[in-house]
Amino acid sequence: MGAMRRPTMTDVAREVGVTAKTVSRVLNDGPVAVETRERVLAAVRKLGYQPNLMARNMRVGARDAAIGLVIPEMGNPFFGTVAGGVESAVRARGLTLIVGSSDEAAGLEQSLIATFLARRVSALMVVPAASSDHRHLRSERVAGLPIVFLDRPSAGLRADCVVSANREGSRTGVAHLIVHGHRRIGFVGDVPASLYTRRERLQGYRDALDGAGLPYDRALVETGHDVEAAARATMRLLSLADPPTALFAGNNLASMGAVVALSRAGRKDVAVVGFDDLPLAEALDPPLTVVAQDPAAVGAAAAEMVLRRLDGDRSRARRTTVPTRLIARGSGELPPR
Amino acid sequence: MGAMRRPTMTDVAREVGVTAKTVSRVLNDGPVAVETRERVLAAVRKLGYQPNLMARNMRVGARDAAIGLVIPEMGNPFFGTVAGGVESAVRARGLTLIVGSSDEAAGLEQSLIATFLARRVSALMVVPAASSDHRHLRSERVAGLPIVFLDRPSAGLRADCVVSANREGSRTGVAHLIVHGHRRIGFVGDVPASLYTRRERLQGYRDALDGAGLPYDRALVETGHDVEAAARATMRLLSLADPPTALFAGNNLASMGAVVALSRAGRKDVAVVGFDDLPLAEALDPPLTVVAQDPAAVGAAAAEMVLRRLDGDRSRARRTTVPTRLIARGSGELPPR
DNA sequence: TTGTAGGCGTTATCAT
DNA sequence: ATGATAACGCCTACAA
Repeated sequence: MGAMRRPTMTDVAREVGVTAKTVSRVLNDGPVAVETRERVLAAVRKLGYQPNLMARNMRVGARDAAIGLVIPEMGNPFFGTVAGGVESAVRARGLTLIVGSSDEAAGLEQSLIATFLARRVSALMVVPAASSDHRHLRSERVAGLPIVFLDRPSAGLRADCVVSANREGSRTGVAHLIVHGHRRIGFVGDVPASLYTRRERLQGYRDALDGAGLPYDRALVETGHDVEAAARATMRLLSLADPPTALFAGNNLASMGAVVALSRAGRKDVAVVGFDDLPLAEALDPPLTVVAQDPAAVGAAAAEMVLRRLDGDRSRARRTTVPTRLIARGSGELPPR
Repeated sequence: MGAMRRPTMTDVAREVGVTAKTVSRVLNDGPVAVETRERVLAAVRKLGYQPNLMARNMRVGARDAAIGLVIPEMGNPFFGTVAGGVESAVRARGLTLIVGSSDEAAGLEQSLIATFLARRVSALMVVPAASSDHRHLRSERVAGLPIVFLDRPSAGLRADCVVSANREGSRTGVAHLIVHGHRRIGFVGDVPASLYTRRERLQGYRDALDGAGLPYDRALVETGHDVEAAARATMRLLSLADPPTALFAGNNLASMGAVVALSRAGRKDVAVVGFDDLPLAEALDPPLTVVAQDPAAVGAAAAEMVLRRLDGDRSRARRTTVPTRLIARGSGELPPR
């Protein structure tokens, strides 16, 4: 008898002596006689019938009851938390989440998007890779597919997006250092320099300097794409002839790099403010002052935007900014040496 | 003119003057005349045709070219990295990844699994929630659906699983503390106590004590389900009449809790070894000694197991153990006070 | 090399 | 309240 076929709606119908459509009606709360409904449900249980969502989604012109999400990296808790925020919001609507990670590579991102489109997902959510371009999505937008960008805006496409208050948050964090007396403040930022979040946060850094009448010194701006690189960048800053007395780290990896470098160098006299909170921030010595983002809120806001679009909201593309919050813990309040 | 319909294979065929089947052959590298192929491809480009994967997956008896993955929490970098390991391995085979998070709740896990089954995923990968039961998956296993459990084994179902060397790793970490002179070692573990990883790691702790002829003192075993709870658990241990001189933390959250508590209490004289590495471990004071897991390897190994099963491997269920590695950084080498 | 017929499992439409 | 028929977009099997 071999592997037996999984029961279909027709099998259930035959068991009861009705038509597939009647079974369908039972399962979709259509108009069915009470007695018929019960017999159908009994047969469903007896046969262990499970509706086939693939087939259901195949109905005339219908889309897959799934949302495609592209993030740069799943292991990064920032993006993981964003994805978690998306998933719970989306599941509440009976949609499932399909994810892929682009590894920050535009080509991979595009092929993931192509796969999702081929699956006819109901909506697309993308954290764009650094150098990606989204003009190829124009026809999809025109056709009405909801597309929302997270954390970073799209390139070459007018579409909804949800971002953190990068520039404002960064300005606040640097101003905090200035208030505590610092006049030479190093910036350890993302790579590449063209990355949206890096540009915005650097701009916030400059805003703060401008606001205090301090000069912008290019020598104080360094770059590192991972923890080790950020640590090296930090060491370069500290070994300048006229070194900074404080550091502003432009993301979570840069913060870790700065903290690691200072720890290795045994320096506890350099003030630090990091962009994005870290789980162990409080346990550091001194505890790390940060400009905290709210990744779950970014994910949730983006998901809500998608759901509104799915509900028919055709208003023009909107940018949502999720506020940041300065959390003073000690490292940002150190006075200049 | 309204939203125009997306072009189908038939539209392309009509454009060229052939049959849909011929277009299908072109797209699947079937036998087609060179000249016909070129005309078809031209029409594909012209119309912007994209194959419909939903329909393709609907073929007789076919399954969705997707893998369903259930993890307890997306924001936890451990599980995020596991998922990343799965995703890259799986994508290399043209499969996409569908994820859901169970929030460590058996009910939610089961409903996610039901959704994935309804979608007819090609395989199921599950990090089981603490109190879940998988007997309901027996029929799927019998029917040949590849099912692999990660990080924790299944309950009530004989199936493949990939776990870390919890007991052995834990034994090694505690033995390390003993070698450095400690005789009273506290254990800060997961909750609930029935959780597989917690049980295994506690057993490793006891193995190490036994191996050194040290007594097992229940008063030294505490529990915390998140960072704050673990911090409180740590404080309880430190305020015992005969307090431990060293702590073994049973997971990453417990490690953070222990570190946070010691930092708040200003205690730098308590030795600590944590299970699972932390990004900032090196920047702590003292730097944190850990038993590192390899979450990406866990994910990759599980994915490879799934792929073998998809390739027809029908051998009996196998358990794969991914080794851990002790990384001595300082906190685990402190002598007893 | 290319075409025809049929079906996957479901739901919409129109009858009865 | 229920049934018959067709259709969604693709692929397999067989035929020409």
